[in-house]
Amino acid sequence: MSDVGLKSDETVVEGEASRDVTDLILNDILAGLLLPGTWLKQIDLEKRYGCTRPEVRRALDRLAQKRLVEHVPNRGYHVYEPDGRRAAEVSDIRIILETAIAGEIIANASPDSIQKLRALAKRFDQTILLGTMLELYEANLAFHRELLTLGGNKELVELITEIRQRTSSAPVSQWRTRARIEQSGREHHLMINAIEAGDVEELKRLTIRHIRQS
Amino acid sequence: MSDVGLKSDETVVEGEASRDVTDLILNDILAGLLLPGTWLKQIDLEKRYGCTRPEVRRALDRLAQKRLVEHVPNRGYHVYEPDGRRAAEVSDIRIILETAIAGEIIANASPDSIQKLRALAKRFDQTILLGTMLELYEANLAFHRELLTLGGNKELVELITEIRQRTSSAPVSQWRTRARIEQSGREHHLMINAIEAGDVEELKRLTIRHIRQS
DNA sequence: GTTACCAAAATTGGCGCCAATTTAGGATAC
DNA sequence: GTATCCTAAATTGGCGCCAATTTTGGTAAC
Repeated sequence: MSDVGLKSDETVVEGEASRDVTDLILNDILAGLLLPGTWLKQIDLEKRYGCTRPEVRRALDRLAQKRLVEHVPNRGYHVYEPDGRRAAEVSDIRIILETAIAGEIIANASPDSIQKLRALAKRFDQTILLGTMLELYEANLAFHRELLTLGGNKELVELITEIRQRTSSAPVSQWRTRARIEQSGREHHLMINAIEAGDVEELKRLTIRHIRQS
Repeated sequence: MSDVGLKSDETVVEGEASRDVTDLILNDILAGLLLPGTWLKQIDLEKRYGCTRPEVRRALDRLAQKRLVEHVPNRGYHVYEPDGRRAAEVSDIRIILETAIAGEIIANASPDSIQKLRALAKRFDQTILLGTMLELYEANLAFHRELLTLGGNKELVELITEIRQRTSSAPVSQWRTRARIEQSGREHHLMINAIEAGDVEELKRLTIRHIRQS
């Protein structure tokens, strides 16, 4: 009967009404507001986001396609439980792809783009102090997207952005401690240094360590 | 006014009614029945597949998410035009991933799995003679999925299966001539030989050639 | 006291209708 | 004869209702 973390009489989020409900729910999952396992009752989402039933259902269907929520027919939608094996596999895929384009990244890195990367890395550092978990996640994503874009393969940028989302509860489980978050911030700068120095092998080493977080 | 290749009074496809409409439309796109650029009118799909309006709309929304059809608000859905750059980028991604796991494939290849691969390769060869374009596409996919599965990363298998679909009209544009199809069939056997011989570098070379088709 | 069964409440999901937008065709003015 | 505006047909897309299924709570039988 009782759902976890969702109350029917909760304050309606009246943010930009034009934005799609799918993104709103996605953000709440990524922000850790909707914890893994949470039963996403349609009537509650309807009230929470101030939208209609069909909108909710379309959003849930899309999230199920993206494998962010699990759908059991006639029994509703639940936020996916974190899966250790899947997360590890996604990490392996990221390592393969991101080390493979390390050479292209360095070859295409202009002084202009390096400056852009530094700005994004700094924004990440500042968000550690001032921002929310979701903002941190987005600042991190922005840095990595800019980095991948230098590889010159747009499809690859979108692909990695997509599979990153798939390991839901990412921001929650990814950075356990503040020390680990700050380490991530430092690694961003080290990666930029490697790019500036034109050291492909060093960039690959740093990339592996950054993704594995070990 | 007039849509391309779809007629309202066309015969209703009364295949397994239980299967999802999404797959039916997907198959028709992959089979080349719905050519790139085709305007997918909801009322026509409704009649063609003998289903309701909401079912059609859900299917179109899913295909739009998968980027197989293009959606312009208030102006309907169209089958994506083939994009040379995107297709090339997807090929590059496949090459990176499939060469990266060549070592694991060989390490995990048991006599049993090699036999399975041979059977699938033969099924592809036979489908060249007897089957439709869609069956050929599926036989090819089955072989490559089995190959990738040996890599041990299930997420990677699903990922590649997914991005393969994204370059729509794949079967149509992929194998232009019968000679090229037969060449693909031969390459499958060469790849199995390389696996059996434990020659990682040869498998990588063959993989690149097979994906690039040059 | 425990178990099985039944009824009622709640939730999911399918379906059709109607409004909003776009497109095509025709009439009129220049 | 051509361009522009207006009207009508067609298509998309939003919304609410109702049926089907599941779950819960209570009751009765053992």
